[in-house]
Amino acid sequence: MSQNPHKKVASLQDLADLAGVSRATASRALNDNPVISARTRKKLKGLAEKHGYSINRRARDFRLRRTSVISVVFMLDIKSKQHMSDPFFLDMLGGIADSLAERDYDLLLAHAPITNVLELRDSRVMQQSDGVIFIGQGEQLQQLNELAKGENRIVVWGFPVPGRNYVVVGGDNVGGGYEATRHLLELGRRRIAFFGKTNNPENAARFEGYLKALHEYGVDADPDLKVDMPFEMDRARGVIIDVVESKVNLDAVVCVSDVMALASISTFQELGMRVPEDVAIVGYDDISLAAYSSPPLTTVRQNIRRAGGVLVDSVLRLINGEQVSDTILASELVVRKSSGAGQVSATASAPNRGVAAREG
Amino acid sequence: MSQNPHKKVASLQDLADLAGVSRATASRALNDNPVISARTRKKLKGLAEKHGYSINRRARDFRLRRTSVISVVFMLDIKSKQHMSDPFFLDMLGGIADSLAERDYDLLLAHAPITNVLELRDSRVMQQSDGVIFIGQGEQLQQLNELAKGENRIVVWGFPVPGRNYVVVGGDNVGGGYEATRHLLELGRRRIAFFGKTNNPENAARFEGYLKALHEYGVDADPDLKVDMPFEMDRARGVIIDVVESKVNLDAVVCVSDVMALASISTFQELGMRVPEDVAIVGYDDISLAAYSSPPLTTVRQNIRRAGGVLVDSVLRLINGEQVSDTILASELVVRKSSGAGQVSATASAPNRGVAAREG
DNA sequence: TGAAATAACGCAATCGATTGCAACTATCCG
DNA sequence: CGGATAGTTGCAATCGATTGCGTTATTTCA
Repeated sequence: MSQNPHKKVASLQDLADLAGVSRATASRALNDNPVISARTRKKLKGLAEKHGYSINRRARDFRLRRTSVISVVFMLDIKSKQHMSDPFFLDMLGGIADSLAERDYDLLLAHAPITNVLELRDSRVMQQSDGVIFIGQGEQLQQLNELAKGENRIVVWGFPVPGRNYVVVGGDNVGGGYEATRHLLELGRRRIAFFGKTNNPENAARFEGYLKALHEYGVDADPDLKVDMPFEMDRARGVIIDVVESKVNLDAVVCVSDVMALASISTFQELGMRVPEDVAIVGYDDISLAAYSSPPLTTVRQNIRRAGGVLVDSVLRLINGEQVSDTILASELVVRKSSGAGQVSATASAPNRGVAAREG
Repeated sequence: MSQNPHKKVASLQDLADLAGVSRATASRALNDNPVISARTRKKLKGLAEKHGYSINRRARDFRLRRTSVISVVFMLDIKSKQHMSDPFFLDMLGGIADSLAERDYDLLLAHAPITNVLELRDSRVMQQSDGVIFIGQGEQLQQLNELAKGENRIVVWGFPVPGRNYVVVGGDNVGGGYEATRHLLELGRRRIAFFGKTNNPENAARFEGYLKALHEYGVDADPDLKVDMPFEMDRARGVIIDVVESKVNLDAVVCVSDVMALASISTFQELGMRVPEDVAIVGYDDISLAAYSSPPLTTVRQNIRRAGGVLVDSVLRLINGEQVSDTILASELVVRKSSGAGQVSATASAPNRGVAAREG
């Protein structure tokens, strides 16, 4: 029967005919409607299984006036398109995609740079999906909030700014910034710079943690050490060079992303400074490359995949009419030392040096 | 009228009523059916515009028995899940997503490790989409080919192996491998290793280019220099260490990916070897970090975003019943020197050192 | 035993678009 | 001026599922 995978279709009607019942009964049986007798239900489920019947989701969605689609929007900075190639995004996307698949939802991806979020209102992102996940608030807090007004199906990965009309899932940015800074302070550093864009709420929160740590250790914050660093690496390089050339005295840096940290490392090295001897650097995200840079990068790890799951959970509950509150996910400092590239002190994952296959 | 964006809906029927015509006429008018008079058409389009009518794609797709969805499947190696965080994938995905959006198609993402591609046959990937794009053939050439048999809506990013039942879009792997190797030969290197998994057709093709270059320069290929390198960085590190410890004499390496190359650089450095003095390394892909590693990485660039566009174009033409042939996209060598991190000889993009914003 | 209550299922409308075919209206020609 | 022709538009079926309500079969209880 199910020889030809493209013929086996069997619409619900076919299945009903097969069972000698009506289409309505078949539908209810498969949906576990209690009004259908156990016998009939079992029979229909059996037949469905046997003949490889799978529901036509388009038809169901159509009838139910829903889409079974969740949009995912990457809020990139307009100028730095490169930004998205940060592996962070991919991990996040992967986590979301998996969770969505589990829940039988499709994923609509929007990542083209968006000049004004409000333009999304008439786009497929909003119109043809049941819910929307924004990755980052970008620099359009106002507009995003305006867009979310009245809607009740929007979840944002980022920082819970006051007065928002959407649900937020985010990392513990204050804590992360604090831990990163504290680590450097513990190492004896006192001239610690902060590289990031603090007009971004997440970065601002990390900066807050940075200040908190400094304060705790009795170190005064020097405005010169707060550097507004573009996400785009080309430009970031230029800024770093300027900082160094302007003779700002610094012996450590807290970066808001690993990509920025890695770029910083190589830039400092180019400029003749030793890392970490002359300047110690801490990143953020723990992208896979972080463990394998030279020197290996100490960084703040966010459980990105888990975050994806929470995001999905939140939107789905939201569109289901449930009450959903914000979530802050813990982050942890991953300390790496030059002597053991690839080793992660915070976890037990030892590098596998087992049988090294080699052919020739 | 279109005050409330959630009320303005106006089904086709509403629009027809507004214009005083039938639903059928409205449909035809909006679809530029020539059987409708220019006047009527203009009128309806005007009304549609004015009242913000947008078609219900679900309904249309349902009626037309299509899904307007293209699945994208990442063929990862089962063991190395990390593999996907290679920025290469994200760039590719971005290119595909953009092209798909332009053509009014949705994207269904499948990236969970797939034990056996044939299992996809009954999954949403195949059942609920009009076409499928596979990124990489993975190690399941046979099964993939079996899956593609009879289908005529599958496009694969990879290498055109003989006897395939699908359309292939790929980079010029032989050429890329050749250029990379030639570059090292030109630098005077003679003990050039190849790091990659040659049971992967793309890698095998690059290896072929590698051999071709060696041959051209009268250098004998040493089996010891062909290293079967896992994609997973933990394990790759172990293998590199083994190679070095086994005293294999080498002064350069051609890597099949930038991520592998970057990991190699830091591993070699950890082992006390200087890069590129003792061992020169060439990568593949030109991920954005390549320009900012230390030393900056010479690599083979594939136009990934363009590739995404070609992939989309190919599937859409395929499901449109057109004849589609394979595409091989040119790749280019991007040479970077230690002295000019961030500078790309092959392009004109100079690092922007302009106004370095800094706030305090 | 007969009527009421309950259980199980079927009828038919519905979601919003597309499309073959019929119907209607001008226009045109002999 | 009648009828053919071409140009426009409408009718109604259709895609595959869900669901309110009516109908039939079965059980319950006075």
